[in-house]
Amino acid sequence: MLVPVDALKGHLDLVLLAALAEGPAHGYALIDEIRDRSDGAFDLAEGTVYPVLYRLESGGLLTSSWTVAGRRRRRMYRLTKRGRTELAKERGEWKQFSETMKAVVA
Amino acid sequence: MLVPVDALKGHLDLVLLAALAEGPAHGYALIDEIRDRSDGAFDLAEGTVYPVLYRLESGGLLTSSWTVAGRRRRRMYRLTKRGRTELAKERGEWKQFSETMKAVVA
DNA sequence: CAAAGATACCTAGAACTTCTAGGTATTGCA
DNA sequence: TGCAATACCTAGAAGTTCTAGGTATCTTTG
Repeated sequence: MLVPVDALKGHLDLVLLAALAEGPAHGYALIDEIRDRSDGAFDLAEGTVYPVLYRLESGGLLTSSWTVAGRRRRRMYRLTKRGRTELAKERGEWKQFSETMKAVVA
Repeated sequence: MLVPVDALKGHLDLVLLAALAEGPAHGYALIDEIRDRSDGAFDLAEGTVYPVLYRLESGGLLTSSWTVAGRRRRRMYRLTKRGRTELAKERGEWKQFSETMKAVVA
């Protein structure tokens, strides 16, 4: 939220898919999860995350459903089979990409 | 040219600065250099590279001058002092970023 | 108990980068 | 001679992320 993460451009899908790999979660919790995993470095704005989740869902990589706790509504997202496949693919691509960057930039 | 490199989004400046680190070069040669260093993976379109070079120059990170070989004109780019500083900074940021990605995505 | 802050969702439009798809001109090679 | 490679350039499209708002509920604190 406070610190935008421009470097993530193009890799945000991967980050969100990875954050969902261990089980369903709702948007706000994903932001926390990613902030924790990155030790505070990836501090995503809600306005960044929600549209990406919709895009991933409309692409068939996620499904969502509303859950209610008291009067509090949450939209839970979970990976589809295709989403899991895509995650594996993007992890591989990231690995490739970061190794290439090392070679190019070093 | 043939294979766009979307993953580079946000890191192209670094790649170009790094390609210029070992000495001046012109745009077309930079594209070759980057393709070689990346073993063919980063195959940039000219229409991608030239505007970035202008942006870097207008930001004071590069200077350029025309050279002529026969009737062939080439615009040679070289890093400025500020460009070199920026390169060091961006290399550090990349390292940080890629380590964070490893933690988040793994 | 009132106010503030955290939780949780959402959206429209701006900003920015990169890509697409052209264009020109010179040089070398078949 | 014609084609590919070299070498530059540009306008506009496309796409992602950010900014800057908005609503509502729940919890903590003064």
